[in-house]
Amino acid sequence: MPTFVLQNDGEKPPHSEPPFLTDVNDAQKKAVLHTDGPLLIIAGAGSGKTRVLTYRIANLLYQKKAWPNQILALTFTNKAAREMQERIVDLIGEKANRIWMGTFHSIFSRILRFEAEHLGYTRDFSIYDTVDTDRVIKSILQELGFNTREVKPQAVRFIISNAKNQLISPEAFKNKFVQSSLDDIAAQVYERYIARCRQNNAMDFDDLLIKPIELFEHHPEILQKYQNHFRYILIDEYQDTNHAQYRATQLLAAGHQNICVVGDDSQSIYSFRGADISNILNFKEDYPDSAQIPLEQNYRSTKSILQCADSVIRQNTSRLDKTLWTQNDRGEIITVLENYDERDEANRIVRSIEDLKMREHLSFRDFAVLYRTNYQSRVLEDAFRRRGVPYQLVGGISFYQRKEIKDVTAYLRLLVNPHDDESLLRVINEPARGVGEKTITNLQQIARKHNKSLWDTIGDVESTGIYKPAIGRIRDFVDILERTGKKLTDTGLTDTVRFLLDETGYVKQFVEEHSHDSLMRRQNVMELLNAISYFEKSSNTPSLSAFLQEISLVTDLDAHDTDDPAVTLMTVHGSKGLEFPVVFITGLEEDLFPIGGRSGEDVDIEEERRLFYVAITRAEKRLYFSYAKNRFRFGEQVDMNRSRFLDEVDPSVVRTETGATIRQTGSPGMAGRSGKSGTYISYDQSNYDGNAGAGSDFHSESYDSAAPADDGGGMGVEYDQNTGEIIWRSGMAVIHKKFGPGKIVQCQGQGDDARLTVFFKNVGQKKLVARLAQLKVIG
DNA sequence: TTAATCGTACTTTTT
DNA sequence: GTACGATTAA
Repeated sequence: MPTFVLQNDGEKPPHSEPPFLTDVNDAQKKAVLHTDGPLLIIAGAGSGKTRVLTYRIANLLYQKKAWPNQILALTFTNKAAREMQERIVDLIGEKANRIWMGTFHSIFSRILRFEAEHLGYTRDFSIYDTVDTDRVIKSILQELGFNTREVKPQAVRFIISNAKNQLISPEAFKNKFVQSSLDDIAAQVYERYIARCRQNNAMDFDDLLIKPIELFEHHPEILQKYQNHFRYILIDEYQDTNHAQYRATQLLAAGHQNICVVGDDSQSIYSFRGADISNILNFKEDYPDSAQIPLEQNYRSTKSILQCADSVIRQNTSRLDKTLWTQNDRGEIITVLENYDERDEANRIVRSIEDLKMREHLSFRDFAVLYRTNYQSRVLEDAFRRRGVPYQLVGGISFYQRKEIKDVTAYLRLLVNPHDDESLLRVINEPARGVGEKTITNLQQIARKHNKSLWDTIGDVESTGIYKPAIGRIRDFVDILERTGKKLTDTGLTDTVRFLLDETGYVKQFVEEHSHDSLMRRQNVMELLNAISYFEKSSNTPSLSAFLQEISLVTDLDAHDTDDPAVTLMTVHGSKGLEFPVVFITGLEEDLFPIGGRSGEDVDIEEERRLFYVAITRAEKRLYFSYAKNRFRFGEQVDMNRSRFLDEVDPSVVRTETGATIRQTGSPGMAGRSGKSGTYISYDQSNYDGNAGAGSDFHSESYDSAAPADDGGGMGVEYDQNTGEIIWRSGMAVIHKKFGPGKIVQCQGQGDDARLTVFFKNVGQKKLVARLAQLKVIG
């Protein structure tokens, strides 16, 4: 049970400001010192969000508003949680380790362990990742007689996962949400899938978010316990919360109402996982008494980089109003690298890095190469290896998703949770011991008939009447596990696992086979053994079940080592929250970034644009865009068109390597056609001289004055040469008599007849006809 | 009934 | 490149 400590009501909180509050600006300070009541912090990229969050928690403790373990801080990655925790420890000492700080999944699974019995689970439940889930779904599909080549388990998983995150039950889904034949199939699978998980005493990633809601709604007394306990709740990256996360935290916060959420709608990049932007957009409605503090000063990037980022993101229509600015230098111009193909691209990048490192006395750790899809990493790795430049690949196929690791952990899961049929199926013939497909289906049928788990069924294989030669082999399997289980109670964790590996001959199969592949696999298993050994020594609860829980929720992203003097290679998604002096964004091609929709599915171009925005804003000093004209895809060379995003970028801050500007022929707001036709590179060799406002603080409102066709001096308003009508542009700052200052988000037509969508600081977004609105252009 | 070999379709992002 | 499935040999 968690320790529930009463608040220290008697003690008087200190009235002075905390001593650590020296290096913050006014907005940050306001956010830190705000303690009670709901608070929304809109934190633009690089605006010192983590600092505010850590100071805010430290202040709550300093002001004696709560004990450390009465604070709940939720993040999306373990790494973010760990970093924040470390920083708070630096501020207020070791007691910060008692804060409930972690990812939604890890914190909720912790609560679920405590309360498992209330949900009909035991505290040793297994956690299924997507690989496990796909296997379960596949087997259900096969049972239902579907061809799993035509009906892809992943597609079904996707539909089910969406339904779960929307808190739609199988019954409700069947009645209301079936719109296609695939939906119909998913509806059939959904119910069985839930039943199967329950029988296996297993929860998938979605369950970790949903089950707490079920728990709270069915057991008000338990909800109340947690409501009372968590006096302050903080949520990072609120724009990425899905409906389930929203609902769960809403329930928890309902008591004290001390909920502080931090987010940036411009960085919402997880809608494919059910993230719902409206959670952050509607925070004000959910909590009418909430305060709202925007953090708009950027401390990370140069003016050029920020200008570039803003020129991209303002092409999106739906966003909260905010204006990022910085006092940093204008910095270097952004460089576009055009390449023949992906190998050319990779080599060019590696050479640029070596070059820049020498010239600017940088370390390899100052560089990051970002890409849209994981498979792009392969060519890059090749190039880095060939030139001997150290690199660190982050993400990709997670260590814990590798086949050999999943096999070993399936054995371990089975020890802790014998009713986990999925894990049993995974290893009953691994390594091959003569228990094949036929035997397994027979066993499953028998188990179903007696309504028993597979483990219970094979406990008495002799009486099952299955294929005779298999009986002895299964007996061996059961024996090994039973002896391993005994070993676990007698000796330590590491020894037990070593014993298991010996008995099963799992490692031996790799030793005997002398391929490169098997060597790698063996090394990976040894790596796992190391991890177990380390866990056993360092954890204060060194149980097998604790270890399994921990590894099921870590990702390779968490392994990113910022001290390692190596270039970081990762996806744009993985880079969120990080910063690097030099960033390369690669593969800027149509159908890659922005990604192309697969078979009929349409892509959310605004989300892709936000993704591009996230990538740009990772850069501190220098930024490179690169694309290839040809790329090897699906086993063949394909002609690629450069990304439309390159056409949307403010041309005044970007140059090709030769110093040419990149320009677009269409109007800036009209992106959408594929790249090549609408663009050209003009080879004017004029040096980059910044724009008219260079030297003054950079504001996004001044962007359009830097547009190529402009004189650069005046108000930046353009008029049609024939009619003399004003040409409206998105991004223009205007003033309305009634609504006050605002910014044009979208425009259609010119002159008085134009229809404009304007975002006003005070009243929000409005649609106007120019003639009636009487807008005054201010920049 | 099981194991090994060969051929084929597919690559978005992650807790 | 690779991870499945189908096909074949034992």
